[in-house]
Amino acid sequence: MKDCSQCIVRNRAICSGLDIHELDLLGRQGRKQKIAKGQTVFWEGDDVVVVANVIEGVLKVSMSMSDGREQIVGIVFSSDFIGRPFGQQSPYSVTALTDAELCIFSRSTFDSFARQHPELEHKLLRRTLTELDRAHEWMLLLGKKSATERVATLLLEMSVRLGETGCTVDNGALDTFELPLDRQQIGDVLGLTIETVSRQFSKLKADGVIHLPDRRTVSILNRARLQDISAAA
Amino acid sequence: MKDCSQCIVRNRAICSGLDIHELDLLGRQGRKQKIAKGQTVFWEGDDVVVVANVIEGVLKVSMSMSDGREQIVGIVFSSDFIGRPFGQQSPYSVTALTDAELCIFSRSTFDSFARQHPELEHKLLRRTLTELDRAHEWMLLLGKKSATERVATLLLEMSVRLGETGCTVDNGALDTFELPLDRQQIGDVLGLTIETVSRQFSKLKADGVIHLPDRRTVSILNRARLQDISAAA
DNA sequence: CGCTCCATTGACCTTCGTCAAGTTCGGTGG
DNA sequence: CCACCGAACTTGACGAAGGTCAATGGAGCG
Repeated sequence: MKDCSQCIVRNRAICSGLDIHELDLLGRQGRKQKIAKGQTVFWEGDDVVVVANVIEGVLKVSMSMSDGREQIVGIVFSSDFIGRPFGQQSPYSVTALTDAELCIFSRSTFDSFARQHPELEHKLLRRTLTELDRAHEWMLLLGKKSATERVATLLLEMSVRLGETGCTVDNGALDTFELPLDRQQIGDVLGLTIETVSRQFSKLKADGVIHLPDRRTVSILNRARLQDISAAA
Repeated sequence: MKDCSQCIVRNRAICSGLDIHELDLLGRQGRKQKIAKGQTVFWEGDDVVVVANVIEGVLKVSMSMSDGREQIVGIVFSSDFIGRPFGQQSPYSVTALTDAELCIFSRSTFDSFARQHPELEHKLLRRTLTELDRAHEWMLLLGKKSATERVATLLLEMSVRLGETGCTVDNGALDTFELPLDRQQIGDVLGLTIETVSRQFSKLKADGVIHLPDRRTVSILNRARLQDISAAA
C-alpha cells in the first residue's frame, strides 16, 4: 500500500488515531483489494486469516444454519472494520453487496500491531462497542417488532447509515437512496420472507409514506410517519 | 475496596491482566455493592455514571419499547462486565435476576484508567468481541429459529454458561441446573410468549429430553437429542 | 387451610410463511 | 428502437406457527 495519508477513509476508519509514523508502519502491512459484487471475502467457520477496513462499498455479515437458513447480522459500509481479531474461527461470512474495495491485513500481523499500539486498539474497542449496541437494537427488532415495524426501521436505518458514509456533504439522513440489498437480503436482515417484505413495501407505498421509483431505490415521503410506524424506542 | 488479589473473579474478570500495582490502583477506585434480586442497576436511556464487574450472581441486560415490549439482549454472570464505557447514554437496562454482588466504578474514572492501561482495554476488547459473537448467534436464533429450536438452544446455552461460572470444579456443561429466569423472562430472551415457552417445555419433557423437578430447575436427560433439536449451526 | 403467584393447558385468532401465479424491470439481440 | 427473455418482485389464496384470552393447576407461604 502506498500512502495511507491520502486514504479516503483516513479520518473515519480505526486508523484515524495513529500518527504519521504509525500509519506508515501499518500501511506497509496492508494491501488494497477490489472485491466484485457477490464475492465472499471470508466464510463462516473458516480460520480467520485476514481482517480489513472497508474503503468503498457495502458488504453483508451473515451467519447460516446447516439447512441453509441465513441471517444477516450486520451490514458494513465505507470506513467500517471487518473480521474477527483475536479469534481462531470466523463466526460469520462477509460478502460484498456492491463492488467494494478493502484494505486487507493478515490477522496475526494486525493482532500484534494492535497490541503494540493502544490507540488502535482503543479505536477498535469503541467501534466494537457501537457494533454491539447496534446488534442489541436489532435483537429488539427481531424479538419483538412486527413486520411493518421492521421494514420501517430498516428504511430509516439505511437512510441514516448511507447518509453517514460521506456520499453526501452534510452527513444527514437521506430522503432518497438506493438500497444495496435485494428483497431476499432485506428478508434475511429482518427475519422475514421475501413476500412479507414485498407486501410491507407495497403497503407503505400505498399509504404514501414512501415512493419506489425502481426496484432498488427508496424515497421517504413522510419521515415522521415512518418513524412512527417503526415504533422507535 | 480492600483487596483485589483475593477477589473470587480475579482470574476471570477483565482485571486479570493487570499487575499487582495496577490492580491496587484500580481497586482504590471501585467499591463492592450488593444488589437484591429484582433491583435495577441502571436504566436504559440514563446517563452512564457507572460500570461494573459482576462478582456474584446473574443479571439481565434488556431493552424495551415505549409500549412496554421488552427484549432481553444479554444475560451476565459472575466475572462478566456490565455498563457502556465511552458512551453517554446507556442503551440498555441491567437488572439482577438473583441476588448479586458487583464491583462498581464511576464510568469516567474507569474510562480514563482504561485509556492509561492498554492491558485492561485489551481485555475489555476481547470480552466485547465475544459478547458481539454471542449477540450475532442470538440474532440468528431470533431471526430464523422455530420456538422448539429456540428453547432447546437456550437450555444448552444456560447449561454451558452456568457451568463456566465456576460453580463447579470441572467447568463443563451442567446436566442439572437452576434457571435464573422465570418463564416470562425466558420468553423475553427468546422472542416468544410465556405460553409458547411453557408449551415447548412440556413437549420436551413429554419427549423425555429433559426433566423438570420444579419450576426453576432443569435436568437434561438426552443432551445429544437436545443439540439436535436446537439446530445448532 | 386457603391465598397468591406462577405455570400450564385449552380454544380460538392473527400474523406471517408457503405455494403458485402473474407482473415489471432491465438487459440483450434483432 | 423495439421485441423478447429472464430474474427479481408483486400479489393472491391458503395454511401453520405462534400469539391472545381465559380457565385450571399447583407449589410456597402466611
